[in-house]
Amino acid sequence: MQQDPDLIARTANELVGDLNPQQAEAVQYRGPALLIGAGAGSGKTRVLTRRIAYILSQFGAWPSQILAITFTNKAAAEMRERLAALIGPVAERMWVSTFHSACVRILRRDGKSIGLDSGFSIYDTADCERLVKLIAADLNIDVKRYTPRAILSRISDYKNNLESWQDKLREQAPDYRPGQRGYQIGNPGNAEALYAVVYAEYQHRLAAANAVDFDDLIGRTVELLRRDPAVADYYRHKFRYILVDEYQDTNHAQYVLIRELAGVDAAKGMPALANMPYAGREGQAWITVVGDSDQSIYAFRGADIRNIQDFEQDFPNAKTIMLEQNYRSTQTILDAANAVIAHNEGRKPKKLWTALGKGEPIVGYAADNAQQEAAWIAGEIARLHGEENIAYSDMAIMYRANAQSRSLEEALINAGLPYQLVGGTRFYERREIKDAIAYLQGIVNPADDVNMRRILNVPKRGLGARAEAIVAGYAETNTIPFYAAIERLDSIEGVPTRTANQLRAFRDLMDGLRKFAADPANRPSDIVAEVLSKSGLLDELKKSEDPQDASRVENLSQLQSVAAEFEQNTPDATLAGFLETTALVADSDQLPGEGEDSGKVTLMTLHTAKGLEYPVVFLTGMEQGTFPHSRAMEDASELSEERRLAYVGITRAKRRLYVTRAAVRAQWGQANEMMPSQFLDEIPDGLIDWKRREAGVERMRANWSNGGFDDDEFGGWGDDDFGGTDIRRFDVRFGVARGIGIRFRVRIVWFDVRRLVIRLLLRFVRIVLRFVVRVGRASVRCRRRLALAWRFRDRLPVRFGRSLRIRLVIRQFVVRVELVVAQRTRHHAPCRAENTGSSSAAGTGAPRDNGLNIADFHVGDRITHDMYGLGTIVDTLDKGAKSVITVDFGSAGTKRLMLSRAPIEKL
DNA sequence: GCACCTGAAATTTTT
DNA sequence: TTTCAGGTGC
Repeated sequence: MQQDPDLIARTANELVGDLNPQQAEAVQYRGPALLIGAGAGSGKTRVLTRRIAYILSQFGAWPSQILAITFTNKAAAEMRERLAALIGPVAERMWVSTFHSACVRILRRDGKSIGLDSGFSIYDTADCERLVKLIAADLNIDVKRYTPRAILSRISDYKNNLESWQDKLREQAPDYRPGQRGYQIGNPGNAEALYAVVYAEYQHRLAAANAVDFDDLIGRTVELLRRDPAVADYYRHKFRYILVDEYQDTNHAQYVLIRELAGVDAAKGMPALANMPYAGREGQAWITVVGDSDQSIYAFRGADIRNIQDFEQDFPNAKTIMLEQNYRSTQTILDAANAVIAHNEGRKPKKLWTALGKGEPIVGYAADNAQQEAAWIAGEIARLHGEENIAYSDMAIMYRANAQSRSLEEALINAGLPYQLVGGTRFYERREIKDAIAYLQGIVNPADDVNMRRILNVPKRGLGARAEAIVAGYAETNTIPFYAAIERLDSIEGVPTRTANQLRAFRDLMDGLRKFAADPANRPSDIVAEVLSKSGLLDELKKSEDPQDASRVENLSQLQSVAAEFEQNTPDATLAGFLETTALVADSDQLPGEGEDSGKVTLMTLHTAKGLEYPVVFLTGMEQGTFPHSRAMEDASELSEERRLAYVGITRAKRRLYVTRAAVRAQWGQANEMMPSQFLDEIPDGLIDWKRREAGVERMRANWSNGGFDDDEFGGWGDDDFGGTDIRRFDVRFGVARGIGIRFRVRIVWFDVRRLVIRLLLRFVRIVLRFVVRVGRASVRCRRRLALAWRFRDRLPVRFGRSLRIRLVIRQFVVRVELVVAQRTRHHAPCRAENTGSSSAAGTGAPRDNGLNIADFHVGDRITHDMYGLGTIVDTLDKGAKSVITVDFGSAGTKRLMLSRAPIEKL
């Protein structure tokens, strides 16, 4: 046994005593290759951590001999945490990480032998797209026909399958030399050749910039292991036990990586390994993979389900253990999941079971539209919280695509429920953050052309496309990096004086920053602060009048906090290390860890939800075209993947599952009728308790059909449709007017009208325009006009969010006016007084308590009032439900308002 | 070089 | 409905 003070040795009984027979067998199994087929909720993380502990304390392995791989940082962190609880602080010294960060670590250490300097940059999707665009421009590629995205996805496919650019070039375009200038693609119709050329050029430029993309992290590590026997030996010697979580989501490159690391093929000639009590120090490392082929939902990203299906053939002497007892959900939920997944063909039959009993039925709800669906869910959440005392953090709302989150968010805000949205636009993808990071990358890696070119004119310093082209041309002629060309500015000919001065200033700026960063006394957060102030990024945003920029400033300061936090958690924090963590974050990493109670309802996509569980789960948007997604409905294999996604979604629920759908869903402004999802039909009818089986529209439709009417006679269901009339479409736009703090952009999007009165309406439009534009200027008189406009809210479909829509109905004509209001920071779910649960009812006329809380209002706050417009609070009076605020509305006078009744909105 | 205007495209899912 | 990229005029 090892004598490691940081390791708590566990007895076999401690590790398997409380497990079921299959779990115990999996933990204790001795052999070179083990596949644990772990159904949803079967305790797989538990088995994995126990097995690691078992390997350490019973096989006598060193912690450093273990490599445990997961897909997300969060999963890795959680495993490390659980391990620490089980075996002590030694867990911190083990390699428990994602594929990507493990590879970064290997490449940083040993990448030199394949030409990667250890300070390499990691390009995210946006960076890669920029690079492809640059290449496309140089090669005269028609980006309408070949979008950078499509090219990138092809390149990604090549990489996931470990097809090298050299091979592709040899096959498709043997006359091309990467880096060659003035090359014209012979036949632009030859897509394969084009992809090959761009792929080669892309890799060439990545190499020149000392950069890699996400796929390269895996692919180049494989390359390293194959090309450098010394390196391969080192890692094969080091890692004697390799464990991989979510194995069904591995792609070919990851599969090969595991094989190479374990030395499976290198060990083939060696003496037989079977019946060894532990992995030993030579030969193939022992591999444990855990996965569930029914939860494979990343095929679109190259994951190859065959990796798990063929495991037994791929690895000699492989053993499979299936875990089918579920500890998470009720039998009803499992029955639904089993029934749905059974519709997939060609899978190994598997039936999850539980000892937890039948539980509550699944609840179904068919809404008229997305807003109503969301409102009903919000009402239900309020009810569950109020009546059944279920914590908000125990409830999650899931959907197929991020775009669906908006209506749900709005409903939760309206109902005053706290929520947290996971995913969507990520922090590190925000423009201002990317700009700041680009500076940091430029400091660490001056050869990084993509990031250098990004910041050349950010913030604006008079270095436009022209200047960039001059520098880029010089760099290309001399085959030096972009920034190196700037450093040699004086030898570039034909640079206008002004441009030269600006370039010099930029060079001095970057040099200064690099010197600052090089000083060991300056920590990453100091460097971030220095970059933000010296570059002018912060100043530009602070000066800006655009209210969105205010939140950008906040984001930048948050970046600094993140850096500071990084320093706290990392012993030798370097700037490069910080950049690495920012490059490899995932959506799910924002989720609170185990045991932390956020106190909020969680909203996320089904993909993000994988691996999580909640007592109450709402599966929303159960419609054909939404889920399964329209792009996946035709192809049988893609439909199977959608079904697996449904399986994942259903099995997230522990106690209660809700399935909801909307009969009409608007996608980019167009309302569409949606059929119920086929997955709903695949759930046995008896399991679902429908609170509302048919949407209102559908019921009406059914009635009319029964009465012998044809649907068409009633025209469409769009609310702006004048069935049968001659409809003309106009698009009148008006420019931007800057108000005080708020920017209005006004445009008449379209209006429908009978041909005869077009001219009349055009005149009307002009009036409307004048009216609204004045509002934009926010002169005193116009505040009242704005107030007038706001009064339409009650009668008309108006929505709050980034934009405010107002529809004016004048006699039988419809004119839609759109006011785009750039808001200040968006407040998520303000804390309001306790919710009665009645807020789900759709707008009924009677005035009722608006749920505003006096605690949220302070003297000096800005509000808007439906009647009086914008105003400033001059006094507040706390009298509980009868609180009164006094507001100065400028020329409209100063008013005292009953808070609970006033039609006001805080800004 | 920049600000503004206009048409067109976008929504699957992500390390 | 929103965002983006390319074109145009100052």
